[in-house]
Amino acid sequence: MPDHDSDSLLNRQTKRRRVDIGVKRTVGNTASAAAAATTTTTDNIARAKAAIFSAMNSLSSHSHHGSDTDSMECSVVQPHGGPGIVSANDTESKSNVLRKLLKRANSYEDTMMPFPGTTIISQLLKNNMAKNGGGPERGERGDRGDRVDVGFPRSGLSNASSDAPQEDACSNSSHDSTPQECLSPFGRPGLAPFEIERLNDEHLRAKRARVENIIRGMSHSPSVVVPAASRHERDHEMDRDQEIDLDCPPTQSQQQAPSSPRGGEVCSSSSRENKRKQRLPQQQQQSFTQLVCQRKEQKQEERRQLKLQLEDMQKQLRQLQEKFFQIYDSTDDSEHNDLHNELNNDIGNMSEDSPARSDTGGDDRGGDDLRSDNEMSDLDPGHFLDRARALLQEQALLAGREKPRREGLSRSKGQGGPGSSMHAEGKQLAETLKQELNSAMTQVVDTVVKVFAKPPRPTPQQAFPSLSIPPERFPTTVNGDNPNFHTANQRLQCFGDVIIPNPLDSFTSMPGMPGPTNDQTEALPLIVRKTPSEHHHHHHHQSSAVGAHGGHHHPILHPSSLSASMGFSPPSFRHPFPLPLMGYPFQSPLGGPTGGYLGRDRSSPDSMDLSRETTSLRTKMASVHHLGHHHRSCSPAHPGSTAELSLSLIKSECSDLQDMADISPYSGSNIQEGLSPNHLKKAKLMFFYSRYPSSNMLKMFFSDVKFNRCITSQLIKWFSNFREFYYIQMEKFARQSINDGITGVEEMGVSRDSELFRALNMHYNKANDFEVPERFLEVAEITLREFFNAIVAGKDVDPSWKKAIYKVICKLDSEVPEIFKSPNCLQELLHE
DNA sequence: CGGCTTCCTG
DNA sequence: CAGGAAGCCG
Repeated sequence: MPDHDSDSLLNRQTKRRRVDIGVKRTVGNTASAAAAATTTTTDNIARAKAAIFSAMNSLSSHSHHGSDTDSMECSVVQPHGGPGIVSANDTESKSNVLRKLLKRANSYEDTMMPFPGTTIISQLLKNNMAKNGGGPERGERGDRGDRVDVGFPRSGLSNASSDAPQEDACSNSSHDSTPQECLSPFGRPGLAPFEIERLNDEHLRAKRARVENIIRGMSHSPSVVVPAASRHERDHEMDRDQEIDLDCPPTQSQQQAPSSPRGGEVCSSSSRENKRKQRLPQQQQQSFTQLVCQRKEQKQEERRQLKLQLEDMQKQLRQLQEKFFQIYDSTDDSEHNDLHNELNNDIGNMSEDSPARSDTGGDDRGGDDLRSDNEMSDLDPGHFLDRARALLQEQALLAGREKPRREGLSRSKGQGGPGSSMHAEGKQLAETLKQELNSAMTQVVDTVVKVFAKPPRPTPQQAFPSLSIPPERFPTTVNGDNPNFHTANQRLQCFGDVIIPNPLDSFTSMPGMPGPTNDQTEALPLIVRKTPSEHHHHHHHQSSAVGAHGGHHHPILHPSSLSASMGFSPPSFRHPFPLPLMGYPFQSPLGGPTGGYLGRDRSSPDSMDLSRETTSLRTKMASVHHLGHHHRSCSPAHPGSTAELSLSLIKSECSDLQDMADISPYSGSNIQEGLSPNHLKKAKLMFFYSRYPSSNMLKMFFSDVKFNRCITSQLIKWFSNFREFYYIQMEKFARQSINDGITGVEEMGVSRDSELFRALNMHYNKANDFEVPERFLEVAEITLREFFNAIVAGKDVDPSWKKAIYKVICKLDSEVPEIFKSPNCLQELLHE
């Protein structure tokens, strides 16, 4: 197979690649241009400028999608950028640029908002995890937003900026000083000494002034109290401040600048600022000012709240800790100490890291979250601990061997002295404890869920915290060594954050519901209230949920609101609160949602298709993110700490969710919210009639599906994939025929026993239980001949040579039989 | 700009 | 098959 093939492929690909390269070039453009400028310019100032600029570019382009907007950004602040830098500068009008910047500022804020809290909680939960492992939660900022940690996302920054070891210099100096010295590219020791003096260039100074102003504002905030924190925030702060700076330069809203220890560097900032101000049109400047004002106030407020919350959490942690120890005080001391240390470590980590984290999230507005977090934590310890304690005691009593063992251990400690054996035993004990705690947890959650499902109107404040908190807190110190536990927690957060609030939001509009004070400002589309036909239930949750449907919708047990508001449909979603399943006994690695099926009864005959079905849901998750932050921002009663779910997390969470999910509550009703494997099958059969169905047509023929944008596009995508396969087969067989020496189109035919047809039939009609219409054979033959002719004519050298064929084929669609409009068409069709 | 398509990749 | 990028079109 020969040359045709590879040739055209090569052509296509190279062409394609060229495009790609062209696009990507914009990313590296500014940096490389700056680098080039570095080499070509002889002037020292220009060189310094270029160097710094390149560093800054690499910073900013690293901090988000390295798109061409970066270069534009630079062009705003640097209208007279170094030689060779961004030629597109002048073409873009300032107003446009500024608008983009503002827009970006918003989106940036949105994306940034979630993270800092996560790190706090994570630190709370992560037992003795590396303190500097804070990267994970923040790694999502990259292009990909993958669920997997990317380690230290900014690690490449210092490398990218051609200038040397600022990183080290920063980390060294950051111990004894405020973070600010590392925040500004200009403040970096590596650059400052020789650079600063020569920087008589206005815009550079203006830029620096802005950066430093921001820094001043931030360092003045109450939460920057822990010097050690600077280490954590430094690498993130650098680009972020860059971001803030670019997005909204500070003006009148300056804080009363505290006399900074490095005041010398900041001395003339006001004058620089004035100069910078002049660069901006007055109107934009004002809007900037306002923006900055609001933002700063917001930030201050958030910090205050965050700090308060932090303290509160610490208190509660200690409380919890004490209560915890009270239980075991009598039985074991070594363990006591171990756990005590662990807990203390956690608290220490928290207090050490959290302010930094909160600071790094300079843009996050976590007010609601924090408040709700406080609320929930207020309720948490009592309710939960009581139950936990009771359960634990009960267990201890029941499991008679446990206690002797513990005592034996504690005795051995006393006798054997502080040896290593004792340490091992202590660990063992810890393990036992962990297991106990976990089982207790499960029971507690089960109980609570059960209890919760009964009263028709549980107050959210009680319900959510008690449900969502315990798993977060309880195994806090106990599971530090379990890498999956963290993910489990995050999974929980998914529930707590996204899933729970949504129904609540939608529920606020319900009459008689003592809903949160927030108004629902945004329509919640796609929310369907249906009476789910319920079957295949093994969980009391399910039945209770259905029962709750009678009078009104239960806030958290309403599956449809979840799925609907999240943009994905729940044919396979069942439990809004599979919390008992989410402890670490149920381990489903974040990266591998495949392992996740519960060993539960999936008695539906279609259950084996679940995996495929779940994949069909994944597309819909694409729409999650905007909804996601919407709900974060407007649901007051949800656990605030969970607000920092990244989209990627949500995605992975929900694919996990799908794995955990069982049978749709809607599976018996007429309208589904998602596309099932049967729909896929049906679509494939429809392809025999129509290769290019319109979206309207699809809606007609899939009337049993509740259409939304995602469903539509998924269906369209299906047909697109069908076509792709179809045309690939056609081309393949056409080339094969040509290579087999066939010269006449007449020899090209498609019959039911031809290889081509078998391939197609295998793809669209795998079970071969559908009689392929004759028309399809004709169309296939026509297509094949088209390809044949085109290839023979050498048209395939044209990269778009297939388009002509597509044009022909798309006119060959025939009517899809009416029977396909029936939701049960498959049965009817296949039973013939 | 949004819908639709193709192309590429995983 | 899905996701995403790129392109076309109304």
